[in-house]
Amino acid sequence: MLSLTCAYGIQASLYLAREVKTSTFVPTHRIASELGVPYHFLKKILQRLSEHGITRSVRSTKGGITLAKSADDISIWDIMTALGDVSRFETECLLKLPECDANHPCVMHSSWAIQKRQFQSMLKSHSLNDGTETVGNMIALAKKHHQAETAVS
Amino acid sequence: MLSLTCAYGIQASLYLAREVKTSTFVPTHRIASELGVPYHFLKKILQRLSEHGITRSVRSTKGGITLAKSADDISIWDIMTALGDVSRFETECLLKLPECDANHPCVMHSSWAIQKRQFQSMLKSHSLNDGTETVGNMIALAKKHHQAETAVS
DNA sequence: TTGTAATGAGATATTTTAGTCCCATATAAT
DNA sequence: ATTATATGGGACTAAAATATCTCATTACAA
Repeated sequence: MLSLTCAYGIQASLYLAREVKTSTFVPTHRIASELGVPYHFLKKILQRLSEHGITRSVRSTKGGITLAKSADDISIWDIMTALGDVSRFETECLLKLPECDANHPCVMHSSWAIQKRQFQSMLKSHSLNDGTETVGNMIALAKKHHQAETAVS
Repeated sequence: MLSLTCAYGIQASLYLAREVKTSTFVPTHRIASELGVPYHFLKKILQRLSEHGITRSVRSTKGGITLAKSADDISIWDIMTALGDVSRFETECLLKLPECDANHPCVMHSSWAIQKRQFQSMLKSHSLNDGTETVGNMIALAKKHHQAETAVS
């Protein structure tokens, strides 16, 4: 549904939303290990989020990354947009027909248009401050999961 | 949203639904050229659909492929299932958290659960016989599009 | 000022998905 | 029988997404 890149970006942003109060910089390696996400990969993703004004970073001994604005002002959709993962939910035809539009609709066009609208508004309505109580959940389960994985290998 | 494989599979099935009345076999190369879809790739996809009882094929001079049952009895969802492209709309967590479920929900869990249900029922409710009038649209536009493309190259 | 721990950035590797090629096999027509 | 035209299926290639590696740069701290 979402690219892994995008899913990781959202996970990390939610982590930050809970962790940083005001301008507390969290090092990426900590986020990566807490969430069980590949460090180098996450670093690039957060870099892109910084370029788009979602996060802000400083490089130093006590450096790291933080949210560039209030968690209330960042939606899931914003992050997807920053990571270029939204055209699927805007313009794109479900059947990938290149010239499908309202004037020349494919079989699925109108149903799909409705679904896209709903999905979009759902993603726009969730800010990084929503359900912060479940973020603990996320971290705990992620940790548990990749501990189980590393135990196997 | 859907894999290309799946989108091609649905396109071809819709084409068949319009083309075959009863046991008329259509050669794959015709479907491919009408829809502007890579022939060899489509052949494999239709092969998989035949294995899953969606289509039926015969190899001969006048051979080709046809629907294995009435177009009314084949839904978009059926094709997605045959091509293994449904887990996204069933179990999978939007944020790709491996252990997310109703008991340990992530931030998006409940909203996403609702969306998934709606997606599913939408996809299940469309049979290959729906909106056959738009299938002509699809073919005309596909043709127009890949003619434009080949003109460029 | 020197060392350390972080990000920035570009190159490279791996995996998955998409797309192609080749040859065997089946069936209808001549 | 032989030929023509289709699918079946395995091997191969290409492109995109995912993941890793290396080194430079920044800023704090001893």
